[in-house]
Amino acid sequence: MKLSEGVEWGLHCVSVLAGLPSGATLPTKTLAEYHGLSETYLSKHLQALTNARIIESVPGPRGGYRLLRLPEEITLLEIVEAIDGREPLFRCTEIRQRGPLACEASAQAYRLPCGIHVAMARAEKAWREALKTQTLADIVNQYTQDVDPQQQQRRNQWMSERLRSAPKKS
Amino acid sequence: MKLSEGVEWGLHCVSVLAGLPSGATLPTKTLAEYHGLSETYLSKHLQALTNARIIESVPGPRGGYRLLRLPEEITLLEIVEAIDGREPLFRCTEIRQRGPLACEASAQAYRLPCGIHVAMARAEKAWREALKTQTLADIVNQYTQDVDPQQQQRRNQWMSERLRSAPKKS
DNA sequence: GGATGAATACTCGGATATTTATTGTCCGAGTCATCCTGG
DNA sequence: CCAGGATGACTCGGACAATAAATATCCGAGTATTCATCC
Repeated sequence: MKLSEGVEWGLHCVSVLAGLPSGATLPTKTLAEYHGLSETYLSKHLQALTNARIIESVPGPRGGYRLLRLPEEITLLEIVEAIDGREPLFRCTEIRQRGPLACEASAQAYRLPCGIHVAMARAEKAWREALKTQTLADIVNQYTQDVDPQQQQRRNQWMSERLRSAPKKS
Repeated sequence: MKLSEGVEWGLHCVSVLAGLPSGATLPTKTLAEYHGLSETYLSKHLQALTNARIIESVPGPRGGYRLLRLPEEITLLEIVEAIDGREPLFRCTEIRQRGPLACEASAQAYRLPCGIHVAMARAEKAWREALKTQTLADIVNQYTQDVDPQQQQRRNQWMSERLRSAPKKS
């Protein structure tokens, strides 16, 4: 099992968008070029982020994507779920109710949830909580601290040459 | 993304094996029949559990599978990893090093790990830790507490009619 | 010169192929139990 | 009646297809810009 690669793409893209001036947008083409990704496939994931109301799209020439909320208000869990889906990792199919003995069992024998299901859900909750407590702002701050300042400046320069200022708020 | 269904199958099967008398075995056929599963496909997963040294196989007639260790010494993480693989959920492909700016960047610009990779790994560790702190014995105990005693007895009866006593320890 | 209108280029959005991973199946190798034969 | 050996049936083990999901791509809908034309 593995997470979709789109999750990685999405996380990097929203991190870039978080670093832009307020209201500014970047088109798919620029985001794809910067990361060396397929433009058309990245578009699919940016759509998913748009549907999840994490980013918003500005159509037409000079259009693009920008964050819909502040980085502090966007958790990593939201981004992961937007791209990879909201369904649980472990899906209990109730195989305890499928054997030959299950047919004879009283109805109330299965009123309590499956213990295995509970145990797996517990671990999954820990994962989601860990993702929920980390926001996009944390990622950006870490980037600012860790990455070579010269490299940061190069990125800002490159981005500023390609970003589009927003005409107005939606 | 979803975990393999085989994880659910494996968890239920080892739970059943944990309830057997010491040394007794059950063949794939019985385990599959009890849960209403495909015998051949379940066999594949039991193989994986064998390779992970969680259960062991006894070949030949009157053969089958049995736990290789005590339930207290088998964590859920081991079972999950045995079937679903030990690779991480999130795989950082270092796309930060793939853009046009990355080529010009100094080598030491990427000495520190990718912040997104770190954040995702943190969540994943929480998931693994939660699985690691729960053992097979916990599952069995919960089952003993929750499930209708009459149903438990029916299961024990059904199993005792099909289990094979172990000739000797390996 | 300014305003209006149509044409245009660029953007996102969803529907459509291709590749990979998961799911499911089959047949062969090995082993213990059973049965038959001989002492 | 007991021991030995060959036979046979049952088990696991890994190699081989079918299905589902993820990956990658293409073309159409919509919009702000731009340019030409008219007033």
